[in-house]
Amino acid sequence: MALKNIRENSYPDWYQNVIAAADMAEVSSSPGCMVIKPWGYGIWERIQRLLDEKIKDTNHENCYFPLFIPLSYFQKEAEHVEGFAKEMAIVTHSRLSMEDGKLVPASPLEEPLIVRPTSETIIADSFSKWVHSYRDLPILINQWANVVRWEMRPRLFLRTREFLWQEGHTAHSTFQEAEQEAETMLKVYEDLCVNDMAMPVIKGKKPEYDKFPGAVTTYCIEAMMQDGRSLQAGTSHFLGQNFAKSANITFINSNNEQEFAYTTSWGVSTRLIGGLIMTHADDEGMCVPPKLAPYQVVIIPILKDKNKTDEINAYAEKIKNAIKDKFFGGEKIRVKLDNRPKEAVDKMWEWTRKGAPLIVEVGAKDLEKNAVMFRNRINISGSDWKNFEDIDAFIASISDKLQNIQNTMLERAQERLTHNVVTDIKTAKDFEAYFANQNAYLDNSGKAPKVAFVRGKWSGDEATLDKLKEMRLTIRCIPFDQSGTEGECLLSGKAGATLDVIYARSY
RNA sequence: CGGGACUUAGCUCAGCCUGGUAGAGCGCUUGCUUUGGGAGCAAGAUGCCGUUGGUUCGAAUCCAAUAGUCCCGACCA
Repeated sequence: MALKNIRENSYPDWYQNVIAAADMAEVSSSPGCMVIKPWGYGIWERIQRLLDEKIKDTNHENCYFPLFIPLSYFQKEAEHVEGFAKEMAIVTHSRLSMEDGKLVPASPLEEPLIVRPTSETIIADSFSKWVHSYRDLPILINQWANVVRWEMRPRLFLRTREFLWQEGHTAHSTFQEAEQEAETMLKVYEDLCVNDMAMPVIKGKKPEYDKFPGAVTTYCIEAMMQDGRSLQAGTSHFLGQNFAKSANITFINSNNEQEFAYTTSWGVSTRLIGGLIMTHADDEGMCVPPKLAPYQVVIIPILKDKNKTDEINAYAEKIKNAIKDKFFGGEKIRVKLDNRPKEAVDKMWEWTRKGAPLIVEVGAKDLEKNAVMFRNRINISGSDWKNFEDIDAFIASISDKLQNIQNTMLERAQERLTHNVVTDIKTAKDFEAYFANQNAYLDNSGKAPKVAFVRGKWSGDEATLDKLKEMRLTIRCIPFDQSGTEGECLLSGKAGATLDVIYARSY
């Protein structure tokens, strides 16, 4: 039996259903915010750990800056103010007082404080104090934090008023080095998405009109969701000297000249979990790639025969301990023995909905034969859901099994991406006809009716943006691998367009 | 922030039109029978009917305001 809401009926309902069924998060009573529950937060902790390692491997260090940013800091960078002005939470008072039995804000602040929507301005302020000489550069830092953007249409994980993320901020002595940094971090994100999340992405840069407010170049990775829409999974900005100028980050270069530093910033957020769901989940619930699963193996004792309860529990415990000392991806395998006093079959489906990669059932029969029965989450809908194996062989191969699941999940997602990037649309007319269809969920073969990505020509003329809006489309990115050919602009129909871009509906 | 739908038990919802103090299924608890693909029977517990204010002898029901959720837009690293 599948979830109540399946993909082909209503993709948005299915998405919410997966989150509830997997017990990952829920809408909070605090408007627009979410409560991230243990299974969802566990996945975030895995993302944090794996990404943190990569961030440190590329010589960055973690630190922490204040949640509150003085209003005036935002005013320093004109584009930045404009970009964020409409979605700020502002602290204006410092206490409450009781008036007529009601609590009301009292003691207005001299200067309002912004709850950070992003920290460029306050970090730039610190950088200006830290940097004096070219010998102080580069500064390579990162922080794991929460940020607030006053979103009007929240969706769990994809867009909430408060979300968790990491934001890297760096300052460099040269244009080239900073630009290189922004590109390097985009590759780090790609590595995380592809190798850990099993979520392939398209790398590119945002068109001018869609850059981060205050950036010179915004790089991004875009992932294809199962309904053919695109999700921006991460961004990396080359900020040039814009923030350095507004915050006065200057240094004396090796020629004894004063110069503004070049800065970057880059981030990924809990939105990645939304991407993970829409990449891997199916009509039975969530599927978590082994690298990210809080528990990679869940053992469920089948206590059918009351006389053998102790024996079976001991056997399950033994298996757990044997697995616990095995390694996958350079880490100890995370195994959970689920001995809650519940029906085994209920536990089995609960872990199926949560998407634990391997579910192992051990009962009297297994005890007798010194074997296990295990299920592979991603093959649940097939006929071969039930696998028996000798216990020693199972334990010996468990790391390979997890690796196979990880690989298969990536292959499936990669296949979907490959099948659904349309590259043969050459005219504005065909383009319009293609997107006249509604979005539907894409089955893995790419055979279901769908509207996904079109990779085609764009003139770069911003006059075409009205057309884009009218078609409810977005230009996701200008991919790095440009063909260099010339063709008809798919929006304006005019010849001579040279840019290859990804057109898609987006989240 | 605009348009629409919705808000009643832990969950999904009925009841509202036509006002008379609360219902179902699932879940939960207990017992028995079951148990390796979402169990069966029996008994039981669970409600300020989103909030506030009207109308009324009486409001889940009618009216108004307000808040929240979801969808579609606008906006959105």
